[in-house]
Amino acid sequence: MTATIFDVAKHAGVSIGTVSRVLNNKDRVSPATRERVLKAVQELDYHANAFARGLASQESNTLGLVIPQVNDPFFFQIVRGVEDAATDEGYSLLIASQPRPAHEHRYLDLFRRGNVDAMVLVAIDVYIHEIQQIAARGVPIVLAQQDVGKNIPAFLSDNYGGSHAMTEHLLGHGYRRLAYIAGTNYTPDSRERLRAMQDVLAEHGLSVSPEYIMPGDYLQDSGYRAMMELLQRPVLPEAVFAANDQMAIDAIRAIQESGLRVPDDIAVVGFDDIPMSSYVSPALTTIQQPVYEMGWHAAKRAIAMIGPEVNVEERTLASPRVMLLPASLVVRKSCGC
Amino acid sequence: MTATIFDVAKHAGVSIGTVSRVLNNKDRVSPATRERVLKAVQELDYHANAFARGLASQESNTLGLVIPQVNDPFFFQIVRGVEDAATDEGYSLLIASQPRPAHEHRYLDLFRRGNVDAMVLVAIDVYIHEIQQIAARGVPIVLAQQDVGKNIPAFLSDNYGGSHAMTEHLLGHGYRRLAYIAGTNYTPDSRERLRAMQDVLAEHGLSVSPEYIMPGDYLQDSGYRAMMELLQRPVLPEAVFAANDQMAIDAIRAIQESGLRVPDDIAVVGFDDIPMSSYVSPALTTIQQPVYEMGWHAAKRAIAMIGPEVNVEERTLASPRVMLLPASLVVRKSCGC
DNA sequence: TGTTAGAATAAAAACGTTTTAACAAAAAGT
DNA sequence: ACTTTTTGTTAAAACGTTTTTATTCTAACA
Repeated sequence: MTATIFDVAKHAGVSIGTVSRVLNNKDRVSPATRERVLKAVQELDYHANAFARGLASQESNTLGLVIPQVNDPFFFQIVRGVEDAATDEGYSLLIASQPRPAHEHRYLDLFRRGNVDAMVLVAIDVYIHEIQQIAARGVPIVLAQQDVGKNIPAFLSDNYGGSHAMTEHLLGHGYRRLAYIAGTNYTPDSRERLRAMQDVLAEHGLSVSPEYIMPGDYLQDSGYRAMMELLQRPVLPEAVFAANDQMAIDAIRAIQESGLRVPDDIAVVGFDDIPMSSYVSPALTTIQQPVYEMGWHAAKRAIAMIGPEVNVEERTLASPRVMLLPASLVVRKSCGC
Repeated sequence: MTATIFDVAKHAGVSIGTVSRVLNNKDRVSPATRERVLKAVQELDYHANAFARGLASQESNTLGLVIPQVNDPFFFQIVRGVEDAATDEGYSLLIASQPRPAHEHRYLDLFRRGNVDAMVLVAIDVYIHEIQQIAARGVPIVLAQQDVGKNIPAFLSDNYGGSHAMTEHLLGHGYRRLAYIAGTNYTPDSRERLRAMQDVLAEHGLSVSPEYIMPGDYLQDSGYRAMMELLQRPVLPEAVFAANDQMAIDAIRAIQESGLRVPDDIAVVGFDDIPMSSYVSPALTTIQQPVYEMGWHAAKRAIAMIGPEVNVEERTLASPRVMLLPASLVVRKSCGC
């Protein structure tokens, strides 16, 4: 079978402890033996068993990642960021998707078994209690795209700031009657975006009419439906701000099917900057979120938290608990520019 | 610290062997003791340590996945398929991205350490030798979107069949002068697609003119450049078949910028059916590949191969080594329909 | 020359499971 | 009543590392 550390030891005429020390260059070893061991390792094509190592050293060099089980390129970008950061730090990545019925969070067991040194949870709405329970086991946890407070670090994109910039931009175009198509159940993200919009309008002595605030669910169809309803209003809005690009793109379709033009008759803007947004016609003005960076930073932070048992308070004193990553305005055609 | 099996045993007044047997319901245990053990497990919130278990049982219940380090929604779909299948079988997923300089395949070490029971390699062009070496260690390997022969199962999409159908469709429109924009270095995928195209034409007593076969690299820009060059030809092609959608979409842009119309002047079709394809104008006629399914099947197959040491020949007798998943024609507007 | 300090290595003790072999008690067969 | 089987359980042996403690050997010191 596969060569073990014993085989290497015998082959090199040395004890297993020495082999281990050579491989982890932990302690002093004479150049001569080091070379003998290394040669044996090579000859036997030895690779230390991950389980034995994990068991003995109490560390896995593995980062756990939980992402929602949805088909969204958005999350793929986060995964890439996390993956790159993990690789960069010499960590492997163990992935679990949060199953659809979020209540059944048995999947967290995977991480309770101590086979990850830290974990990153993306947009997770599992009971806070469970998360804390795991954190209490000494497994550092970092959240991305979600914040549950309780001393757990969170990386978020600056929804408020992004929406603020976008609203300013729309006002700059001279639009005054702004409409908003919201995301699922007014999620925190969607709510923040709306709040910023309202704040900016208020700063200018304006406000968004309640009948211009439409419910949506982030999915294709809801943008279309919401827009169609908006088109029934006695006075049409001058610009529509959708909580994400998918809905914005569908809103454009609705407007165009109704014989109106974007942005000439109604301007439309979105949020997320998905790849498609630069291809639709007119190209969509939107907000780019630092998705990849979010994954990267979250992973780096999680890994940084591994190590000497520090109590939670001390930990969070070192660096801010919540990090808002800048969301930037991407100006294209659909806003009237 | 965290409760161990010893704590549970003591708490339930029983030996650790019994606890283990209860938890894995491996052997007969009296209902009374079973209940006592289960109660203790619950009270101590015990979760068996993954490393100890892995070390003792010699199995990880983990599936390894290697994907190219490229930013392609295409691969995300495969990951999802693999993930779902793994979860379905009670397996975890350990992911590694193949680093950009493919030659540096140190990342495979991860899997040499015996911490995965099987692995799925997606579109991997690492030396066959390395792969086989791992396979020889008894770790089942399945390839997706790539085939290296050598008794290693491979799941591919039916490039030939898809391209065949597409070419037939184009001929059905009455087009006779067909052009082809190839993928990177004429990859097997791209080559198969071209081969099918040529075969179909041959069946009809036609052929594709060499000056209509353009090099490309699957990326945005190359579609544009290739098309621009095609537009220089003394006689323009009637239809252009691009090896993927990204290039097709860019080819359309090139044509439109040159003042010609798609499909009226030149028809354009692609391959892959990326989300964007239904949104461009005109909507792109293309071939849909069963990407998710490929991941799913590859993972299922890999997991099925785990277990009693069977020699490779026997294994492959059971089911075909190469599986071509059907690629289907998605008819939209850009072909002239 | 004997003692001591330091370096290099070996031996042994974890790490927390699963699994195997051994054993006792109860049930069944003769 | 005495073996044989079945059932439930325990004790102990892996599993393959890392890490701690001991031990040997050299070199330096008094």
